[in-house]
Amino acid sequence: MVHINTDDLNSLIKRLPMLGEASEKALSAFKEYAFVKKVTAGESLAMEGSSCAHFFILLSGSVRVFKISESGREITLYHVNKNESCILTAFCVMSKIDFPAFAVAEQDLEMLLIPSHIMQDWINRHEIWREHMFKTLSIRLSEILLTLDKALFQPLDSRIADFIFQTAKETNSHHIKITHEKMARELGSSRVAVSRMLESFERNGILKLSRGKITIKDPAALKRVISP
Amino acid sequence: MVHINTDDLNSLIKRLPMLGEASEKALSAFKEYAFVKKVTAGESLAMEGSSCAHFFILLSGSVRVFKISESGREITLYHVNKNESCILTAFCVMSKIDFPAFAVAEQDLEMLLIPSHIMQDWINRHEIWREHMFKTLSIRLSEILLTLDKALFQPLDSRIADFIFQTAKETNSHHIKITHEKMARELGSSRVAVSRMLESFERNGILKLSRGKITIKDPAALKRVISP
DNA sequence: TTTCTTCTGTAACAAAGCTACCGACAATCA
DNA sequence: TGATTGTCGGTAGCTTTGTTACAGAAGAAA
Repeated sequence: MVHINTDDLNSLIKRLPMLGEASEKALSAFKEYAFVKKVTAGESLAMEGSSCAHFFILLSGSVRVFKISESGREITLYHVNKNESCILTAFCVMSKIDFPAFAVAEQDLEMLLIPSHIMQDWINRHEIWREHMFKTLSIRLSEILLTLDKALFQPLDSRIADFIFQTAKETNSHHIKITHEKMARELGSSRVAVSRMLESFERNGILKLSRGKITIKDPAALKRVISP
Repeated sequence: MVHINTDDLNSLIKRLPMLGEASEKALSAFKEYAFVKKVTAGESLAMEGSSCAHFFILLSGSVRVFKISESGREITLYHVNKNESCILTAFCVMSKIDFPAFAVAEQDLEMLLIPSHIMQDWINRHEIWREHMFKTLSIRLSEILLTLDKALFQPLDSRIADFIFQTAKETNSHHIKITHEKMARELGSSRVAVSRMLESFERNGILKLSRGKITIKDPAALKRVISP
C-alpha cells in the first residue's frame, strides 16, 4: 500500500481522463486518499468485506469477472482492463447489495484504491466522478446484457467462431494461444462441448488445432459461421 | 399528456419516497416539468427515440422488460412495478448507448414522465435523484445477474418450481393463473419444455393442471424440487 | 351447434451439457 | 536419458432441453 507522490500523480493524471478535468481541490483530495496496491496473477479479489471498502481503478493488468455454477461451469461477464474501474466496487460503494460474482486477477495487477466513503463523498461533490460512475455502470450493464444474449440465444458454433475471430483481431495474428478449457470459461460452455465443436471446425478445414493453440486456416468460412 | 396540479402533486409526494425529502426548489421544478402519460396494455414502449427522451416513474400498472432471440424465444429480465422507475430510461438519460432490450406494458399504465435533460440537471443538483438513479441501476443490475445465473446454471425443473412457488406466494393462493407459454417467456425456456416438465410434476402428484391454471397439490415436494 | 382461436399433449429429432476414461504432450527431476 | 507427473485434448454414452410439427381439447364467438 503506497501513497502517491507528486510525480506519480502527474503521470496518473495524464493517463486517467476523468482526472484531467478535475478541480484543484479534487486533485489534492485524490492525492491524499488514493493509494496503490499490487496483486499477483491468479489471486482472487474478494467480493465481500475488505475489497468492497474501496473503489478501484486498474493501473496495469486485467481482471476477469465471472459467474460460476454449482457444477463448476463458468461464464465471463466482462474483463476490467488498464485504466478501467470495476463495476463491482462501484456497486459496493453505492449500495449495500452483495455483488453476486467472482473476480480474479488474470495478470499481475497494480490497482489504485480509494476508500469507499471518500469515493461516495467525491461522487456527491464532483460531477466528474458522477459521470465516471454512471458511465462505468452503464457500459458494464450493456456488456452483461450482451453476454446474456449470446449465452442464451446464440448457437455454440457461432459463439466460438466469434470468440476466435475477435481474439485473432485483437492480437492481429492468425494464431491464438488458448486452451479449450479457457475458451469454455469465457463462453459459459463446457470443455467437452468446445473441443467437439473445434474438432468439427478442423474437419471442415476452417481451423488447425494443436495443444494450447489454434490457427485460422479459412477466415472467410469462420466469418460465415458467425453470421450464416 | 397532463401536467400535474397541486392536489395530484401532494398525493404523489406521499407515494414516492424520493419526493418526500425533496427541497422546495426541487418540488417546484418537479411540478413544472413532470407530466403524466397513459399507455394501454400490450403496447410496447419504444426503446429508442421518443421514449428515451424521458425518464419515467410508473404510477400504476407494470412493465415487462425482456430479451428476445431470433427464433422468438424470450426471457424476462425484470418487471417494473408501481412507484418504480425503469433502468432503461435511466440508462438513456445518462448515456447515449442504445438499450438492447424490449419493454411492453403488461397492464394499462399511468406513467410519470420527466424530460431527460431536466432529469440530467436534477441528478447533478440533487442528491436525492442521484441516489434514486444509483439505487435503480444497482437493483436492476443484480436482478439481471440473478436472471442470467438462473437461466444458465439452474436446471429447468427447479426454475419452474421456483417460479410457481414465488407466484403462489405473491397471490397468496394455491391456484396460479398462467399459460405454459407465458411461463416459458418468463423463464427463457420454450413452451414445449415447460409443458413437458409440468406434466411430469403432475404425474408425481405435485401439481394439478388445467387450461390456463395450475394448482399446487404438494407444496413440500415442490420446495424439494427447488433445492434438492 | 358450428366455427375459430387458444392452449395443451405428444413425438421425433437436434444441440449441447455431464461423466468418464484414455492417450498425447510437455515439463521436471532423478 | 528415461521415468514421473500434470495438463490438455479426443471420444463415447447418456441426459437435458430446445425445435419442429401435428393433433386434440377447452373456451369463446357467431
